[in-house]
Amino acid sequence: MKLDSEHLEILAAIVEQGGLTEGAEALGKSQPSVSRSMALLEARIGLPLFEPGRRPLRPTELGASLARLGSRIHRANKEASLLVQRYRQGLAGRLRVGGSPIFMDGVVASMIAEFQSRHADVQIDQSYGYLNQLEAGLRNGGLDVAILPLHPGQVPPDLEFTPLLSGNNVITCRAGHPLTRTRGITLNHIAPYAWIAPPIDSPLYRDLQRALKSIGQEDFRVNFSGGTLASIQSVLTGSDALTVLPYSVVFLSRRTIPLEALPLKIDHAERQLGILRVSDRQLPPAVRQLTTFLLAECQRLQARMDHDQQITRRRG
Amino acid sequence: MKLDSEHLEILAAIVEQGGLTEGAEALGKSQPSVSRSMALLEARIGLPLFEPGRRPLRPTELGASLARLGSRIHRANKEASLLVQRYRQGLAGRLRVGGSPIFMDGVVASMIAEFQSRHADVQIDQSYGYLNQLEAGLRNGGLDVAILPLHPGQVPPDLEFTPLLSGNNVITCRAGHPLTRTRGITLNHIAPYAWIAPPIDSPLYRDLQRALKSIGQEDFRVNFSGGTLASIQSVLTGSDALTVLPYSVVFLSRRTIPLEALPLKIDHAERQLGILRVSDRQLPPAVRQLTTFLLAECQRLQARMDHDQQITRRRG
DNA sequence: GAGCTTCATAGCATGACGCTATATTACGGC
DNA sequence: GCCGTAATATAGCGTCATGCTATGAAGCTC
Repeated sequence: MKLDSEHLEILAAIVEQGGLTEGAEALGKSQPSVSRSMALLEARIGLPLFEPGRRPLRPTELGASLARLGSRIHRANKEASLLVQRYRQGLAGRLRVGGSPIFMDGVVASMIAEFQSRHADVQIDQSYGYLNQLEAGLRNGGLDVAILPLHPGQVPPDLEFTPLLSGNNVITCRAGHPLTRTRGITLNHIAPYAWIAPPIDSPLYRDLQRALKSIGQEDFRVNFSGGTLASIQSVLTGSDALTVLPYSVVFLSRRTIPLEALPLKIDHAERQLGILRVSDRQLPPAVRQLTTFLLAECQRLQARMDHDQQITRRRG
Repeated sequence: MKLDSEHLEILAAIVEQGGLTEGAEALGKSQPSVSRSMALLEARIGLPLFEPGRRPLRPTELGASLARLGSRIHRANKEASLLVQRYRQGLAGRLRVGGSPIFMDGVVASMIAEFQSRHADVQIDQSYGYLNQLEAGLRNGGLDVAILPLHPGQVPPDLEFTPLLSGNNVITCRAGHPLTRTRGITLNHIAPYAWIAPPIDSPLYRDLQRALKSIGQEDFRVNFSGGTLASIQSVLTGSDALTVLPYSVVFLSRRTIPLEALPLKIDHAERQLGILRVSDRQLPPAVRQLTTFLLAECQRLQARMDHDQQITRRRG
């Protein structure tokens, strides 16, 4: 025979409060209501839960034992309510973010760190991938959101894209690179240097091709490729090699790594770094929290980058 | 906002069974019923518990977390049902038995030991007292049952008395006592010996007085008094002192302690050892179990005593 | 895409639970 | 031992959750 958990919780309240009336009050119910609940419970188990003829109602041995279990149930139930509440506020839950490697490493990861310091109970599973993989992940539920640079026209109809940052690329080299002291850089100045390339299947690699083609350099020498941002940064700072990176990545990397963006205009796809998600699916609150947070952070970052570029332009 | 524990348990069942239909089956409910319960729960918390558009229903992160809590609730609830069941069968609970010291020590304790070996989860609180105390204990709920020798006419109207054993007393001495070799014992034979007396306020003390008076010995010498059965037994076996004890106590003591009952008829109150309890109060099942058990044990004991006395009589 | 499985919805009956008002019963003080 | 007070139980009524069967809708599998 199954007992009603609610009844056990009520019993626990009565025993803990030392009386039916107080118990009812603690539960926010009327006294007759809990009285009847206890009568029902007693009738079902067929045994007395309270000593008969005692006015501040006192539990029997069985009543006390059941009250302990009721208390356990109450705690679990309360924990459930709390979990829902925290989940609703985006303070709890698991969150699966996928994104293109360079952006994730160079821009998003530090923001996620900041986010997590505020939302300690949100567990974040980060993964890497390009458009196709990320789309698949979003559709099959393996990802909550994807973060990647995308052309507005590229967005599939069942997905929704929220831009975060402009996605313009720049030619990057180490600080103190000979080219940083060169005024009016041309193709001729660049030609001698070797290139660091991202993985061949990455959009960034195609960006690199396109950028170099746009400045007339069809054919280029690659002496390092395939690494993640950390490797690219290391090779970049340890050599005179050049590469193409999103400006935002360079901008943020400069806080800790001596990099420079060359003031050479290159063609770049009209892409924007942004958040891609399934449009009709209701996102977990933690995800909404994160997207809101990233949006705000990126707006600040964009403002700082714009400000910085104005100064650079004025100086340059 | 409070969640329905029942809903959480249902959720747990669904998640554990890997589907709504299986969950419903495991719970012994119809599929539509649990479906609606989950719809209600989802509506209340305002967040999805299951991945949308998945046919073997799969929980979301939140759903899975709540299911874990539901499982905890389920375990506690099941434990409660089990407790009730065992309690109802008299296999669990606490049981407070009070009784007159000599009987409790000499007869009841060993039976209780036997009872407890069969009902391991029954906790027994034993206490000692005479009629007045025991009555009070029964009435104020401090005792479940009392075990004592009582005259049928002495039973108060609100209490109920179930006889267990005849309460006749005998004069007792150590085995090998000079009197045991004496035929046709008279007052003169007994006169020289000192007496061991129970506590002065005990009915047994009055029995002793009465018994001795009935054989003409108004005035007797007490050289030990106030001890419990264990002490009385020790003094008895270590000296030639005499005492008056219920025959049942002597009978059972003989299994381990060398005592003899003198074949001297003495007057004794028409009392019977029995169980006293409040007549209108429903007793915990464990108590009923114990009383039934004691009844059976005492019947067997009575039969053995009767048998033994026939033999003794034939021999004597 | 056919067929099967799985889940959701509809409709109805029953029972539990909420409340207020009121009766009953134990406790404490004199 | 009685009385006032406090604590609990009962009565009566409306609402909502839950049980069921029958049936519709949507995924999954091959």
